[in-house]
Amino acid sequence: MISLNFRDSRPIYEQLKENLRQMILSGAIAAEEKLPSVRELASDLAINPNTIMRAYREMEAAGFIYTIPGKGSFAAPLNEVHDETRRKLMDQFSETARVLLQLGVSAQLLNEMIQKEADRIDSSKSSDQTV
Amino acid sequence: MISLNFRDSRPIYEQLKENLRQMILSGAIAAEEKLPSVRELASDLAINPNTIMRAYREMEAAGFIYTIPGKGSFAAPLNEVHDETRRKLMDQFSETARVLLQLGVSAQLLNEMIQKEADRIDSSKSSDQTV
Amino acid sequence: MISLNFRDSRPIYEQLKENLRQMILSGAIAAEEKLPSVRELASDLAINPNTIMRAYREMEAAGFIYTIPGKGSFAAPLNEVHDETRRKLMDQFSETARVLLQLGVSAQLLNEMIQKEADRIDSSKSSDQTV
Amino acid sequence: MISLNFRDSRPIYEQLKENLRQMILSGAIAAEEKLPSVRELASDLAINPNTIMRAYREMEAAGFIYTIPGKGSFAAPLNEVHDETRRKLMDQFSETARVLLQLGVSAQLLNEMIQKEADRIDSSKSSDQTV
DNA sequence: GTGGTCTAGACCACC
DNA sequence: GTGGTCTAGACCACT
Repeated sequence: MISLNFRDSRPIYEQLKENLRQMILSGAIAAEEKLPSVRELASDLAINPNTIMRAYREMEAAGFIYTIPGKGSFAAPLNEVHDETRRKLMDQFSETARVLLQLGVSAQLLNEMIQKEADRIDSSKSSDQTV
Repeated sequence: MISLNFRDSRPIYEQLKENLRQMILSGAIAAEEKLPSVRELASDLAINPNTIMRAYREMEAAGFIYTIPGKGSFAAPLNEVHDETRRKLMDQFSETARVLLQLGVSAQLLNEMIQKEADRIDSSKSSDQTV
Repeated sequence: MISLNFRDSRPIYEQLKENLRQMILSGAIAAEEKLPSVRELASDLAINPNTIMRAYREMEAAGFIYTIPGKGSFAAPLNEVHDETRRKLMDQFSETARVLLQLGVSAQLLNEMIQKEADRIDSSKSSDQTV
Repeated sequence: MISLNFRDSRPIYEQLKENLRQMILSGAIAAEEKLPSVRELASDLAINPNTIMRAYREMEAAGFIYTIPGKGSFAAPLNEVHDETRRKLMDQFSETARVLLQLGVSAQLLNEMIQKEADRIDSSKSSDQTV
């Protein structure tokens, strides 16, 4: 499920963080569920364990996962994601919205895009419940 | 009008791009208006001309400015900003919105943030017209 | 009364030590009172007896408890807590206070925080007496 | 000026952080002053550059220093130290104070210790000014 | 010359 | 078996 692009300019540990973050946010990895061990993931992705460790450590600093030495790393409940992480995302959202508005994109279109994303999330959640 | 933070971790050319982009988007630099020459700006900001060159080159690639050899660089009309630039911004907007929604932020709050940004832009434009 | 957080990054034996230490300091376990046996506690908390043993051993080294082979472990009177334990706490207190002062926190605020803690202890003790 | 104890159980990068933090807080490294480069310090202390990098990166996350790629790392003004860093120190202060009070140390003695630290800081500052 | 990233591989603490 | 730390050494981006 994890896709890395070695030709991407972004560091591997950043790509890895984004992959894991999305899996946790979407519910692909449930709260309290164990993530692959550092060694296991390093072996699967053919990547150095140190790179995995760095991704995990920074995910933990952001509040997305928690790590118990000797046991493994686990997905944190979404309400435990740190406030600073939220604040950064809000700032980025405002900034991007402002630029798009200045480029002539209507506020209405942006609202519709948000609604579209909200609907996608709802439908994926309800399908999860059905299962 | 250009503010660079030499203590910022972001490269100077990135900060320069953001400054120029914002000046063009806000109308501080009007469409078709000539930008400072590379040498001039390098002298004003006490920066290596190579750094200015790189910023201008990437701004041109994004469609924010166009360069006429021997005459200088000029701000492009906003409707000429490349579709790829727009697409990237839209993608980033959707992505950030989705993550915030997944974190439990309401679509309504996001809409309000957009409206707030739209109002700020309107008020700054009307004050520009007064001038 | 003992609360362990298996999601905490701190080792279980450290959490156990803090629980016991706090119970002794607060009077929840009176001086000379017998602590649960290693086996008993291991069974109650569903934890490896080795983990309990380590916590007890380190608590004894600090002077918070004493162990009589064949009879069990007992809470030591607070005045028998080892001087080295006290010294370490005092050093840590001074160190933290100094850093906060250097960061601009006023000595007055620190004094108020101490008074607040002292009040909390007094009130909990008087409620204990009522019982 | 930096003292590391390789026999200490604490990781080298933690000891290094404490050393640097104290040097910045005490003014031994002034605000905006450049810290030794990663390679330079690694060579001086006979330590792997990665270990230095980790200490620097975490110091930056706490707000004590800022790093400009290609230029070096610099001490941040004390008022830019992150609020979370401050909050953690306050929590640790309260916790330590509470335990000492429970051990029978008087609030008055703790206040005197704080005053003593405050005086030491004042005197070192005024001696700096004299110089 | 600076920091940033990544690899390969070692040893330790904890469970 | 797990994460945590550290070393040695390479290559890259930026100034």
